[in-house]
Amino acid sequence: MSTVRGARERARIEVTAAIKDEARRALAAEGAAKLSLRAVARELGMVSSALYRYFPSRDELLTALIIDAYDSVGAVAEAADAEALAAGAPPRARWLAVCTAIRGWALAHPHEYALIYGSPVPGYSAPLDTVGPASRAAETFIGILRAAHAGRGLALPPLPGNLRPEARRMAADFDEGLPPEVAAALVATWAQLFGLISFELFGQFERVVEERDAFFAYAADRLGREVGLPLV
Amino acid sequence: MSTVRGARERARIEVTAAIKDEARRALAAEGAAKLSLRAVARELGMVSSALYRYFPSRDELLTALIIDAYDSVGAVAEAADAEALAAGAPPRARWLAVCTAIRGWALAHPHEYALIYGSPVPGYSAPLDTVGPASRAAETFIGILRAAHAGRGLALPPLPGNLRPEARRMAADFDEGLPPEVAAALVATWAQLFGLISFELFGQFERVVEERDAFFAYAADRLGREVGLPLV
DNA sequence: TGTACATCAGTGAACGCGCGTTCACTGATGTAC
DNA sequence: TGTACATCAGTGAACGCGCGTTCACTGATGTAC
Repeated sequence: MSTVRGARERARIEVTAAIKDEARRALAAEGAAKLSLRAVARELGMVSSALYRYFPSRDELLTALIIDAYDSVGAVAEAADAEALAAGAPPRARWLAVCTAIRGWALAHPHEYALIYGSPVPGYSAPLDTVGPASRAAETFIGILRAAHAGRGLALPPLPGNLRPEARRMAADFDEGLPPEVAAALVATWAQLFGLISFELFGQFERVVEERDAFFAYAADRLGREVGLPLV
Repeated sequence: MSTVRGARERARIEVTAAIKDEARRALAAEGAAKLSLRAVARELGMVSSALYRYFPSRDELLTALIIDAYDSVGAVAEAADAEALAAGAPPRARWLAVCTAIRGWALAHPHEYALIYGSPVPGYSAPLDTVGPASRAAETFIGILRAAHAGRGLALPPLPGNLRPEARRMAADFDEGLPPEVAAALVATWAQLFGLISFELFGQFERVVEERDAFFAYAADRLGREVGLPLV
């Protein structure tokens, strides 16, 4: 009964997907601030008011796109790590593979990237539903560091005293298994990784960095060292 | 003649400044995508068409704001470094002072920050006039590194082979005086610094980092090490 | 199985809104002789 | 110094545009008896 769906239910699922696909296309063309329900409807050959059967407002559509984007980059990160792991890669190589995969996703979906990691969309405030999906990609890094820590360990210098309680809290939020130094280093490194990607994507590397791939590999490898991962 | 200006010229300068100030206020309230000439004019008690005597289009006004923002953060960085230098601070402390100053500026002017370091404004493409001011803050870091290099030197591991020509080019672009390893490390670190600031400003640290000041100090200090600056 | 009713997707018109930009104009300020 | 003319800031109306959202409606699909 719940598997064999009626025509209506199947149609609803399909149309919902079509709306999100078209919205993603519009996003890619114009950016989130200019994403308009009317344009999406027009492109789908619907009347704008019909969209309200699927999304109660423009903001809800944006939220759906945001959640999908987080899930999309998270899935890419997980797949890259799974592949590296299957190939027997050591933690540092898994780290690099995931960084590269995330950058690849960002270059392939620049506006979706901007939607989740760029400046907030004016007038829109993300609801709590986005918190879970947002951490999915980060979980991949946590897994890599946990494996490395369980193996030969991660050597990091001690934290400044005033950061120790905060770092312990972070480590606890990451489901235990990581020492506080690693947790703090991961959060910092995580932010820094997106600094590299954002600068490339948002044009700050124009006339500064030419060999983007080589430069990113160099920088991401340095980040792996920063987080305590030993060289192979 | 060029110093003693006529009433008309002085008025023009004042009104231009008032328009930019009001535009900055609107920016702070709504973000760049929603910045509207009409709203600015309304707030100034002018009619919208009057703004065209001062800026030929909305984009030109945006460009002026972008250049001012780059100059503003550049001036803040320079002032922080000058102060640290006057107090006899070693390079690593100057580095930290400038990082902290840039973050402080960003927290105080979040929408101006987003305008220059966030996702590009849809439909707007920055003209070349913005390139010069954009590098002003970075020049401060170059100065610090040059001083450190001239002093006891900067120890950095060698670059991967495929990045050496690129790094040499970067070093040349920075007016010489810095070895290629340092140039490459600075560019990476520069991007990473803005990753930290953007994540804090754009809400990615919500529910993750609580002690923002301490965390930033920790991360910025790590960046100083990354770029080869010795501890005091 | 057939029929009466409920559910729901999609329509089309309308609401009130704000936007960037153009244009002919008025009237004050500056300039040349 | 006084006058005729040029320059320029600011006005007000208008252009054409697109937006999000509401609402009463039609007609097709699903459901209960």
